[in-house]
Amino acid sequence: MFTPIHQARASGEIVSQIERAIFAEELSAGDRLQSERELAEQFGVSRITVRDALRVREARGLIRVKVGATGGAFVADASTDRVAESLSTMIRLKRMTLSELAEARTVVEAATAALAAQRANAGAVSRLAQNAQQGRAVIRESVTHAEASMDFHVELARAAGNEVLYATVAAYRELLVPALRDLRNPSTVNKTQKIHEELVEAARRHDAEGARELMV
Amino acid sequence: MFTPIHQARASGEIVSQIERAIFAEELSAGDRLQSERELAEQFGVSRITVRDALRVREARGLIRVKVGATGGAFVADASTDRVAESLSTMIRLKRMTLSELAEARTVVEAATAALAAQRANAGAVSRLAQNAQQGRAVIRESVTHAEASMDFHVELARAAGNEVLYATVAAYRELLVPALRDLRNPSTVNKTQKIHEELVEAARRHDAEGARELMV
DNA sequence: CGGCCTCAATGGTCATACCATTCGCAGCGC
DNA sequence: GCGCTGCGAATGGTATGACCATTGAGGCCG
Repeated sequence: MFTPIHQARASGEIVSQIERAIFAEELSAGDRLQSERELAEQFGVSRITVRDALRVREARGLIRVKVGATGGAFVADASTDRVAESLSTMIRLKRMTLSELAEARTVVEAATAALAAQRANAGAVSRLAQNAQQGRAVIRESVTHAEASMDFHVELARAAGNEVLYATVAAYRELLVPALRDLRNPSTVNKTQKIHEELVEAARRHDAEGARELMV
Repeated sequence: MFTPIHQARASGEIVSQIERAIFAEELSAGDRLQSERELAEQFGVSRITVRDALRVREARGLIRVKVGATGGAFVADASTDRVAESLSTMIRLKRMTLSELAEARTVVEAATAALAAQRANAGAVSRLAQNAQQGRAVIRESVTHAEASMDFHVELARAAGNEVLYATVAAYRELLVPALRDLRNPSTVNKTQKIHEELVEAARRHDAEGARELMV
């Protein structure tokens, strides 16, 4: 009839409390939590229980743990890595195909490119141009060029000025990088490079529709 | 010069081995791993170490743990929940705004709707229609309707036949649900409902462009 | 002044024990 | 025969205490 009062696991309660503290900005990136032994005393539980909770947070990417005299649990800065890992795990479990991933990338990035073209300011355009330039420099090494190409796309997402889209594109990028080795196709490198340079031009002109079509 | 032979943590090695077994399909969803005590003996480590590894896998959503006589660690079926949690954590840490999230949703779902319209078969269309019907039933309760609306969009992503896009939309959905309470605006409910019903029609006609424009 | 060394703090692991939960199964009562 | 009850075993959750490996700070010595 009523909800049970106690958590099934004491460690779960600790997980919640730590999360709350981090999100409530009582703790910010880089801060160090107390040592495991101190936390155990504060919560009135054993070190094992505290360690369980810290492990969960660590797996989520909220904290990172360092050993040694000045070690301990530190609040991590936000990173897309863990999101990409989670997405990656799910995609592998669900046997999603690379073609699906590529398709998703296309639709998301087409829209992102259009936004970027609308909003890119001078600084963003110059960063994009510089990135495209780097791509031209390594155009002979297909694998390296493919990675530079990915960086270009992530930069494009940044130029769109939307963190959510940026994170999504970055997560897709993480998933595609391991597959790059199977996709080295020198004949397309030049075309890709050309499109990148045209995208820079579209951003300079704020040509949203042109950018979208270039991405597809 | 060479990579170190031993993992920093023994539990990390265990994590890798379990992950490999799952991805190699030696273990599939629903299978039960050995008990912690048996695993500890097999790996030649203590139960603590095994538990550390299991906690990490659990946090990643790869397994779920049940207590009791027939309990243990079971391989979980793939779920988008963990991905959504990861994305949610990152977005909160990075202080992304709701408007950014809404914008990202718009661009991704516009593309998704277009795909869905191209590919929806009879079954998908009927599921969509049923979903829209449910929305109509609860049209007076704005909060409930908003949630039903979200379900409609997730279903639309399923109809697009792309698991990656589906996961992305589901992740966005998880993030928006908590904010729904602040967005109850009865005047838009009717409009939303109408659009949903038109989207069903667009899917039936395989009208990709129409679906895209409806979403924006 | 600079390099080396000791040492204390901290996380990582281990062994053992006990508790709470859960399910199977035998025994009992109807 | 049927079903309920209660006991017991298996399992994860937690506690305690200990020891090891790592690491950085601070002091010592050349």
